[in-house]
Amino acid sequence: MDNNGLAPSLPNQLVSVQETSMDGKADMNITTPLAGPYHPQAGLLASFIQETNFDRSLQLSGIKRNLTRGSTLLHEEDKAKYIYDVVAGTIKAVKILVDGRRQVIGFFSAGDIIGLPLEYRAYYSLEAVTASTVLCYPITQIDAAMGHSPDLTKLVFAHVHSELEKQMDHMISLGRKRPKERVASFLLKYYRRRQEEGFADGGIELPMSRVDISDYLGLTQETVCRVLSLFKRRGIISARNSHQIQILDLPSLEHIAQSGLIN
Amino acid sequence: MDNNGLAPSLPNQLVSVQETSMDGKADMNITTPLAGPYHPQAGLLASFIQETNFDRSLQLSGIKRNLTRGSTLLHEEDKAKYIYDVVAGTIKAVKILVDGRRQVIGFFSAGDIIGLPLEYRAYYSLEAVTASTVLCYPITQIDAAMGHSPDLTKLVFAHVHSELEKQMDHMISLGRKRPKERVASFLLKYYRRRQEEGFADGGIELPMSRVDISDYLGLTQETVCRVLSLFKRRGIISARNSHQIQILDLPSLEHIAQSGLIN
DNA sequence: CGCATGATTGAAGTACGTCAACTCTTGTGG
DNA sequence: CCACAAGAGTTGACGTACTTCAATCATGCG
Repeated sequence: MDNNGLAPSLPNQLVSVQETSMDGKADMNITTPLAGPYHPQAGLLASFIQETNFDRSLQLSGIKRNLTRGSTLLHEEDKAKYIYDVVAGTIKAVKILVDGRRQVIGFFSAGDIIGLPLEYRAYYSLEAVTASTVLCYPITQIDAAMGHSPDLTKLVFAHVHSELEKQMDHMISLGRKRPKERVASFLLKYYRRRQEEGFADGGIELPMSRVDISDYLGLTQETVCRVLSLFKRRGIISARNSHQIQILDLPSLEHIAQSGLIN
Repeated sequence: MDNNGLAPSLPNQLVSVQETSMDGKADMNITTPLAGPYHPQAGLLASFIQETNFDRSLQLSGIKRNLTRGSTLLHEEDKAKYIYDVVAGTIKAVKILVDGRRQVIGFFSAGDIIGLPLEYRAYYSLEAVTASTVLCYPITQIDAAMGHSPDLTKLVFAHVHSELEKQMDHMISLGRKRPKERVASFLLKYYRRRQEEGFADGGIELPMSRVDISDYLGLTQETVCRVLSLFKRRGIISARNSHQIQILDLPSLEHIAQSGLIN
């Protein structure tokens, strides 16, 4: 329904408002094959297409899609047919057990790419944590394009590597870290990301709920809450509200992330 | 030192015994670029080269390497320069925290491929659980070959997909399953693999130590032991020795793997 | 303004980890 | 061939950190 200020990133003339029904679960607009001036927030793949002398005849076109909070982009059982380029908002990848237990595999936000070449059965669902905008590239197009562009192949493998490295860290977190370490590491990850974006103050934004965090960290929401409360009592962090955290004592947080010990 | 029956898979004429020192940590032989009659146990990449009309001029050659039990194939800090094709034995991928805690990311045995194109800093160490044989393909060669063979690119991405799917399962195991479920799932994984190999009896082989299993499952060795002992008492499994397990009650094991509940 | 949802705090129980003792293997050398 | 040592595996006792269950407190949306 709403294009509520989420995607001012693409020049208007690129975006037609033609509605289609991909799986009928969220709204979607279609762009013409990407052209026009480069815009940094148009998504990584789009940027790549702009930056390199990428063969336009390959017709690599991203379908822009707006997702409302909570809507599902992809179901775990479905066949994955698109690679998603997150332009705005936050998407979570979730696996669910038969009895309802959830494991959040990862959170993706602007600048992240979700998915891989070679159509496959999805191994997780994708849900919008907040209202989000993604560019959808048909995998078949990516497959074809890779055959003609070694640079694109490299880009994709670089993406795979960074994805795998993240998951390794996540795995050691789930398998071998204590709750305090997991929460501290989680906060630090967002802090570092924020730093890379050029914001050196300790302010971070956690767009997801406590339940999402606990499902990501393999804990209960109560444990996550208690750890955060502990950090607040110790003056390590403060919170404007449950989504806006301020890191006050970075060294302590880093120490806890490694040792799990709190003074 | 010994080529003790581990790699009878390659016709002898393919294997020269020239010694080199890759990192000086294990013995190694070099093959000439693979040629000669196809052999199913020569490794997946080698099979691919044999089966398809793959351009021989690309000079994709596997270096055969024998590893003694416990030796290290790759260190976490090193740059990954090879893709490994396991021919015999079992290799474990391990991440270690500063204080010594270990997380085993996965176990690889004959038929498995380890690694990805595009040279990168390794995100785990690779160690031989048992005496093993691997074929090492220089990543640079794979990179180059992929540029000329879309089929090889597909093979690699199929490998990436199966690898990622395994890791998703592992992640949900670490994050959301109880110890009993983890151990049961672990046993079932080996059972299914055995089944795919055509052995329908419930016998499975666990080549790794209890500590390795616990580091894989995110538990202590004591907990793994206790759970296995419980399964034995309940008549769900029996054990010839600590590495040779017989599954007696498959339905129960499958039930435990899902619910964690034991009658 | 009121309700619904999410977040937080509290109390109680237990499953898993820790520490420790003991047993079983395996391999080596006398 | 047996004895011994070293390592791996197993079992027991105990404590606690986390989960579970429950109540209360914020927050935001209709």
